[in-house]
Amino acid sequence: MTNSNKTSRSNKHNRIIDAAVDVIAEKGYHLSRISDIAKRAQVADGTIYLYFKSKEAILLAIFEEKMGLLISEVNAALLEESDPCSRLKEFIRQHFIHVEAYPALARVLQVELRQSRQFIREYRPEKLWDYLRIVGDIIQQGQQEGVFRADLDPFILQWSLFGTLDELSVQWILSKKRERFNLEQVVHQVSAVFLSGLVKP
Amino acid sequence: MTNSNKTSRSNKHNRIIDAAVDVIAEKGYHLSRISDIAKRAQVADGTIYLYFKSKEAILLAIFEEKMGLLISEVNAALLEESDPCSRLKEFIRQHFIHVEAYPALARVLQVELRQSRQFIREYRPEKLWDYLRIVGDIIQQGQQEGVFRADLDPFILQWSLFGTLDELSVQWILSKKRERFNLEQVVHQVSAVFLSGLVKP
Amino acid sequence: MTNSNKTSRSNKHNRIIDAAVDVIAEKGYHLSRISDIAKRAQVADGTIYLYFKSKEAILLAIFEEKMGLLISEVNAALLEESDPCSRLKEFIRQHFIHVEAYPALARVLQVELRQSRQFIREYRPEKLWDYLRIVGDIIQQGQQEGVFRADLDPFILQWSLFGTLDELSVQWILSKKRERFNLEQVVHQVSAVFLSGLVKP
Amino acid sequence: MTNSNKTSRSNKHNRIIDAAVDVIAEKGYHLSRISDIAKRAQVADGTIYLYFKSKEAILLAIFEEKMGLLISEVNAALLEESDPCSRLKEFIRQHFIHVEAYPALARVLQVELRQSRQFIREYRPEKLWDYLRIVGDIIQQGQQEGVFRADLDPFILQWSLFGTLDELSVQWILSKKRERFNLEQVVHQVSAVFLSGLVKP
DNA sequence: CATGAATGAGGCTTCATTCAT
DNA sequence: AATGAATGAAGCCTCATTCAT
Repeated sequence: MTNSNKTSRSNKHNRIIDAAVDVIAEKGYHLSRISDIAKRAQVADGTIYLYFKSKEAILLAIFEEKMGLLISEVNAALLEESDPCSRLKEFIRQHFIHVEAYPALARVLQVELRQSRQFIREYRPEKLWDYLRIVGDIIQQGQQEGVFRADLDPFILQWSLFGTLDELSVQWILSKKRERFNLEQVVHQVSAVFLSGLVKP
Repeated sequence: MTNSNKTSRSNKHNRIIDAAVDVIAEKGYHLSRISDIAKRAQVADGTIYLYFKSKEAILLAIFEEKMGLLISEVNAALLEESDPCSRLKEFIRQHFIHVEAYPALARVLQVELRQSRQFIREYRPEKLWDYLRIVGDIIQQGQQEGVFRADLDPFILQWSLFGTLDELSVQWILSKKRERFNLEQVVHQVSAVFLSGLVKP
Repeated sequence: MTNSNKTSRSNKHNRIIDAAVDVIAEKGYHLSRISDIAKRAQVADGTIYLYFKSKEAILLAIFEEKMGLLISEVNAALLEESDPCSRLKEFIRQHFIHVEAYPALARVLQVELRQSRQFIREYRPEKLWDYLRIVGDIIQQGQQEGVFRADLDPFILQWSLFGTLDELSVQWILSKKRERFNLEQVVHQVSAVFLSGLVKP
Repeated sequence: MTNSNKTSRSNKHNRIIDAAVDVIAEKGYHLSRISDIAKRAQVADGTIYLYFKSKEAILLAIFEEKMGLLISEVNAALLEESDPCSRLKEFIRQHFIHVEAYPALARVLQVELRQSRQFIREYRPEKLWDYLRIVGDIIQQGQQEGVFRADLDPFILQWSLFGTLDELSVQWILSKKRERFNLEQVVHQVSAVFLSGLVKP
C-alpha cells in the first residue's frame, strides 16, 4: 500500500509522500517541517515543490492517495463476503489490519486529517465519505434484507462505528504495551457489540 | 460551566480561557495567534502572560479546568441513577448535553487535545482518564451485577464508546444542517446499540 | 557611602539606588529588569518612576551620586598627604579600599558605565573627569615640584593609571579565589611600578 | 585581518561577522538589532541564522576568530625581538597598531566582551588568556634573565598593562580630536612608564 | 529535473512604562 | 505617595517558499 503503485506516479513523488507520513505521524502536521520531510525522503527541500504545490498539498495528497488505496483494498476483501454480518465484521477486521500494517499512516489519516478537516474549507474529503459509505451501505443492505433493525439510522451508525474504530486505533498506536491491546480481540469485541446492537432481536 | 466559577480565579483568567476556547475551536491551536486570543478577551497581548506562562499553558489550563467541571457535572447527574443501563444512557446523554451547550469547548477538548496528545505525552491527561473511568466503572458494575456480558473487556469498551461519542460530537459540531442530526435521537440510537451489545442476551 | 547621606534625599530614593547597584552589578544593566530592582528595593515597580524618570536615569544617578561620594572621600583622605608620591600612592590605596568595601558599586561604575559612556550621547560624565583630574593634578604637581619626569603627559598617564586600577578591580571582583589577589599587595605593586615610572631617574 | 582570510570560511560568514563588529561597536551589543547587522551585511535577517545559532553566538565568534588572528599577528611580530624590553615595547606597539587599524573591532573586543564577561562566565575566554599570557611570559622571561625586578608579580602586572592598553585604546577610539592622542606617543609613554617600573634600578 | 542557500513575513514573548485605584 | 495590573511596542528567531545555478 505504500510504494507499491507502479502507476505513472514518479518514484520521488512516493518517496516524499511516504516520508511525510512518517514525519507527520511522529510530530504532527504543524510541527513537521518541510526540511524534515525532505531529509527523510532524501531529496532537497526545493525538490518537494516540484511535486507538491505546498505543505498543505502534501497532506491532502496523503489523504487522497492512501485513502484511495485503502478503500480499494477493503472493497476487494469485502467481495468475498455476502451477508451483512460477515461483511461488517470483515470491514472491522480490515480496518485494524491496515492500522497494524501502517500505523504511521493510520496516525496521519485519523488524527491529522480530523484536525484539518474543518480548516481546509475548500477541500471536500470525498474519500472519507467513500470509506464511510462502505459501512453505511452494509447497514442499509442489512436493513433491506431484514437482518438489521430498521429503526437505526445508518448515517448515525456509520459515524458511531467509525469513531469506535478511530479511537481504538489511535489508542492502540499510542499504547506502549500493545499486548494489552490484542487487535484480534479488539476486532472480536467490537464486532460483538455492534452486531448485537444491529441485528434484530 | 464557562464563567460560572465563583472561586478565587480572577475574572481575567477566565476571560482569557474562554476567549481561547472560542478562538482555538474556530482556527485550531496552531493557527490560533496569541493576539487573536487577546483581542477576543479584550486584553493586551502581554496581559495573557500575566496569567499563563505560555501559549501551550493555556491549552493545558483549558483541559484541566473545563474537563474538571465537566466531570463533576456528569458525576452529579449520575448520582440520580443506580442501575447500570440507566447510568450508561445518562452518561451518553450528559455527554451530548454538554456538547450542545458548549460546542466550542467540545471542539477543543476533543480535536485539539487529541491532536496535542503526542506532545503532551509527558503531561499525562489525568482528567481524560477520570472521564473514561466513569464509563469503565459503569461497565464493570454492570458485569458484577450480572446485567452485562462478562466476556467484554471494559477497557476496550470504554474507548469504543468514547470514540463513538467523540466522533458524533465532532460531526454534529461541523454539521451545517444540524436538524439532520438531532442530538436526542443520537443519544437514543447510541444507547440502543451499546446497551444491546452489552446486556446479556 | 551607601545609605549614609542624611541629606534631603528621601530614604526610598536611596533604597532604589542601592538595589539597582546590586542588581546591575549582578546581571548587567541591560539584563536587569526594573521589576528586579523594585523587588530588591521592596517597592512597587511603579514607585521607581516617582523617583526616576527612566531606567537609564537610575544608572546616571548611580554614577552622579556614588561617584560624588567617592570623590569627596578620596579627596578628604588626600588632605593628609602633601608630597606627590605619597598622594599618588594614597590615591591608589583609596581606590582599592572602596572597591573592597563596595564591590558591587565598583562593578557598576567601572563596567556598566564604561559601556554606557558612548551611547548616552547627551550625557557628560563630569564626575568621571573630576575623579581623573585628581590623578592628573597629582602628576602635574609632581612635575612642577620637579619630582616627576617632565616628559610624561599627565593626560595619558591619568588614563593609564585609571585603566590599571579599573582592570585590576574588575579582576579582583570577578576572581573567585581572592587570596591570590591580595589587595594590599596590589596597591603596593601598582604604586611601585607607576612611581618608578614617574619619578625622575 | 577582517576580510582577508582565504580559508574555507564562507564569504557570507565573514560579511556577517564584519557587519556585526561595525554595528556592535557603534551601538553596543544589547542595542544592536539582528536586523541592523543583517542590513549592514546586506543579507536577510534569516540568513544570519544559517551561519550563527543565535545573536550571542555572533559575539562569541567575533571573539574567537578575531582574537585568534590578533594573537597570531602579535606573536609573529614578536619573533623579531628577543630581549624582554624590546619585546614588551613591541607588544604595546602592536596593540595600538591594531587598535588604529581596526578601531571598531577593538571597541567590541574591549568594551562589549568585558561587559559580557559576566554571562560568559561559563564560556571561558581562552583567547583572552592567550593574549594576556604573552605579556606574562615576557615579564617572566625578563625576571629570569635578571633584567626585570623579581619582586613584581607577573600576574598582577599583566592585568595592569592590559588595563592601561585597554583604557587608552577606548579613550583614543572615543576621542573626537585624536590629534591630542597621537598613538605613537602613547606607545612611547606607556613603554617608558612600564619599563622604568619593571627594570631593575 | 535537482539543489540548497537565501529570503522575509510573522509569531511568541519580554519588559519599560503608565495609570486607575 | 504608593501600588501593581495592564499595556503594547519591538526583538529574536523559525520556517515555508523561491530561485539562481
